[in-house]
Amino acid sequence: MDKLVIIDGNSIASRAFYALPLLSNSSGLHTNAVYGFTTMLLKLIEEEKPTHFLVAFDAGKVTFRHKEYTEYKGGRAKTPPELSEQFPLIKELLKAFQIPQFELQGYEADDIIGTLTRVADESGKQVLLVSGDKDMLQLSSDQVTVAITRKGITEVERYNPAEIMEKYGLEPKQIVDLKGLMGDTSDNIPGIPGVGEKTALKLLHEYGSVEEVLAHAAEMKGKMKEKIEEHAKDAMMSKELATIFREVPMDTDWATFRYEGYDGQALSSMFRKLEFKTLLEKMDFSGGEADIESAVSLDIEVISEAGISGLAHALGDSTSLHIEIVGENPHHSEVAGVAFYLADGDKYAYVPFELLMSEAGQPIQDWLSDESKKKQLFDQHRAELALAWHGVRLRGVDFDVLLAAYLLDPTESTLTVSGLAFKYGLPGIRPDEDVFGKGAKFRLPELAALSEHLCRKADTIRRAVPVLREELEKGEMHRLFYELELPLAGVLAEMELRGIKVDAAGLRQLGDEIAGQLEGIMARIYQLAGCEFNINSPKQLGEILFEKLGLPASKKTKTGYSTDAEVLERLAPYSEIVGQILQYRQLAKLQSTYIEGLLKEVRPETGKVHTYYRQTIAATGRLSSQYPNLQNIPIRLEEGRKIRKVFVPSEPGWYILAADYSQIELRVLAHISQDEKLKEAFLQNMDIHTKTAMDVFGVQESEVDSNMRRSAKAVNFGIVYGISDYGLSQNLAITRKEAASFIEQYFAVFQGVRTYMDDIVKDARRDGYVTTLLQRRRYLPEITASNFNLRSFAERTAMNSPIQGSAADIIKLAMVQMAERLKADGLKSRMLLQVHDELVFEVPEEELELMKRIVPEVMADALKLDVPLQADVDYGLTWYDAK
DNA sequence: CTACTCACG
DNA sequence: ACGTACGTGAGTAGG
Repeated sequence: MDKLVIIDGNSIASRAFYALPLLSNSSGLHTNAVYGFTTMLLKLIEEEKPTHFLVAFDAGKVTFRHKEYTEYKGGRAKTPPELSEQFPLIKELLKAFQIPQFELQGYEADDIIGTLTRVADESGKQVLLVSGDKDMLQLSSDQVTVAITRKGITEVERYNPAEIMEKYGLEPKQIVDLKGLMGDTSDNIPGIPGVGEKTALKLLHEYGSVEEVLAHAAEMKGKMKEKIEEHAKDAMMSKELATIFREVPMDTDWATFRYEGYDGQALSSMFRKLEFKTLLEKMDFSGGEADIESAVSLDIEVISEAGISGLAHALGDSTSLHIEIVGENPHHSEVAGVAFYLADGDKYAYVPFELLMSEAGQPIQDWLSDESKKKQLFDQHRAELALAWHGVRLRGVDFDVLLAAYLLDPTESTLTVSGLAFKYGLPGIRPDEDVFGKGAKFRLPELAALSEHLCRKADTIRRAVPVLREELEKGEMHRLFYELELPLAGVLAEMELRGIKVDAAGLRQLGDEIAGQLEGIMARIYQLAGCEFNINSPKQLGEILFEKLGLPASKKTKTGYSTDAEVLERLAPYSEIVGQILQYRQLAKLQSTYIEGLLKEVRPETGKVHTYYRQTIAATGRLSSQYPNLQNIPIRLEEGRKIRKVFVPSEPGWYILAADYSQIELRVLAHISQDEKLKEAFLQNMDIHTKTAMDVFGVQESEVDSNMRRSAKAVNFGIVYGISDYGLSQNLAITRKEAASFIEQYFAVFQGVRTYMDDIVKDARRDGYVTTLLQRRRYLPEITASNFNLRSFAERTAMNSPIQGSAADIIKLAMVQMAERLKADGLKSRMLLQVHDELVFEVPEEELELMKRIVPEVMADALKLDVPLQADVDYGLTWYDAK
């Protein structure tokens, strides 16, 4: 059975454009609409398997509709340039897909589509029509299914006449009557003012068409009658404008639209140009792959037991290598093998891991552990952890390609060897997913393929080093790399390998108590609801609360009612069940994430958890923590805070010591902005929120009440986040106007902060990026977007990133310095955790006094600012007590 | 695999 | 007018 898929090209392109963030490739070309279009095409090809295909475009600015109504599509914002520049790309893309495209001067895509669907109706052929425009519903028939995009772009809703009847109670041909009555602001079609969808539907259900509605206007009364009589002509014209013309003089021979599949070669080169990396990695361009590695041929030797003795010598004093770690969590990962570059002979040596670990491999193990043998590799941190668990220490890394690439663009989502090869113009290399498969299908290939792939990675790393080193220099991130991030990788590995002791028995006991409380709460919830249901399911919970119990629904999510804490707190006065659910949520979170989740991560042999700090994830330069995440252990509510009691020292008689920066972000802001008032506040070491309240409200310290301080605190948070009146109003539950006036008062006092905020946004617009105190960079391509939301987001990010990122720079500096200090002074104390503005140590009793002194000192002196940095320290038998 | 919710700074 | 506070990770549901 033939099946023709028709795409309304302009409509889908603009849908994609507005649905996706404004992506751009490295040469500044915007690609989001092309990307959305591509995913739509791929989905349709896979799911619909069309035998025929066509994309129709509008052509020219003036169509016959303008002749009838000059205002047609007037008032519509003109297409933003970021979108128009993508149309040629889409057309090129369609060529690579080998999908026929069609446009005709003086006609819109609608008319072309209308004509083709008429032919389909007449000849009984099946058509799927994809558009973002509901007007298309008028073309629906038994032959023609109309798919309208819903939120996002790849999700569509399909309509045949039956669905239209069900949803609107109308025949497809009545869709034009609907629009005739209600109009369409986006096309500047007037309709009848005051008649919206509801009224229009009511009228049509009664009278059937615009003509009949007008004919019966006399029977109506009041305002409605007046409006209809007054705008009868508009309604008729609107209907006419909405009617799709179905007699375009064009070739309607089905054979013209035959679809035979895409040109893999052309498509993969198109994706390369557009930098659609995930698609490149995901798709099978059968035939397109051959060229990827053929460019470079490598001289590879797979080392055997007999050959390994000479290898250590051949490695020399410095070389590139790749250590392949298999698994997400490097604390329990296998190592597949190691590939080395041998400068002498310009060749590669692959050592299987079993051989490396055997007695014969000892010289190579020693080479890896030799600080004086310099190594360039990809992801020192991960390799160091994985090797350490197998008893091999990795030392002497003097360049890490991953870390360098992260600094060069911390928002880069595909930091992989193949991705870097691509990005930096090095010879192509197959993505890991291609070689290994992914998820459940992950398999190490046989030796020949494995050794080749890993040697190619080593080759890419070798070639990348000078390129990235130069880029770092250009960006003035040399010192940031060599003096901060690279040493930090080693410091982190040390902390993570050490791990932190967890009192598993205490955790279980806490779990039992929570389980008991949960049981009681669940019973009460079921009783109040009058039935049992899954409280964890927002869908079921929404049905119970808003349908069964009839509570007033406020917020909506994409898929239904919102039941988040903010909504529930507003509902609390209406029913006891709401409070019970909030209580349930709190305890269930503790139970699943912090009791059960944490217990799963405790090593039974040692009773410790070993988190993995990710150094190349966060766009601002912060660390993140996984397996388990130890950066979000509860503290705000007492029930959760108790979890901290199970984090204990690993040796008897030791203590947990924690030190945290006081207001580091606002101090950083004071320094960067050089705002006199803000600097003064910190130089006088005042409570910053109280001081802010005094200045903003113009009162004495003694007159600042708790409410004023709370507001001032929220404003300070807002300032750090990149303030907006809306955000502040949400946070303080006040009106936007009030929030705006708060902000205005704040800026009137802290004028230097206002200047900073204005300047940083200008700088970002001029340079395309912002930087931290240590020259860490973040690119903000969307700062010039014409879309208000995208641009505003980029502007707030421009304000926030230098602050959050500089604070991250500072604590990282403190960590490196602290690690050096502990070593230099021969202390037994160990650094265990970092939580953004806090460092946690375990300390033997005899070092307590010393550590209480030096930790805050090192933290405060990590970087000299124009305001003092301050760190507060405390200690106790558990993390809970070190508050 | 995505959406929702919620834990932290 | 537009409608979001900045940065993360994890667990559960449900397609």
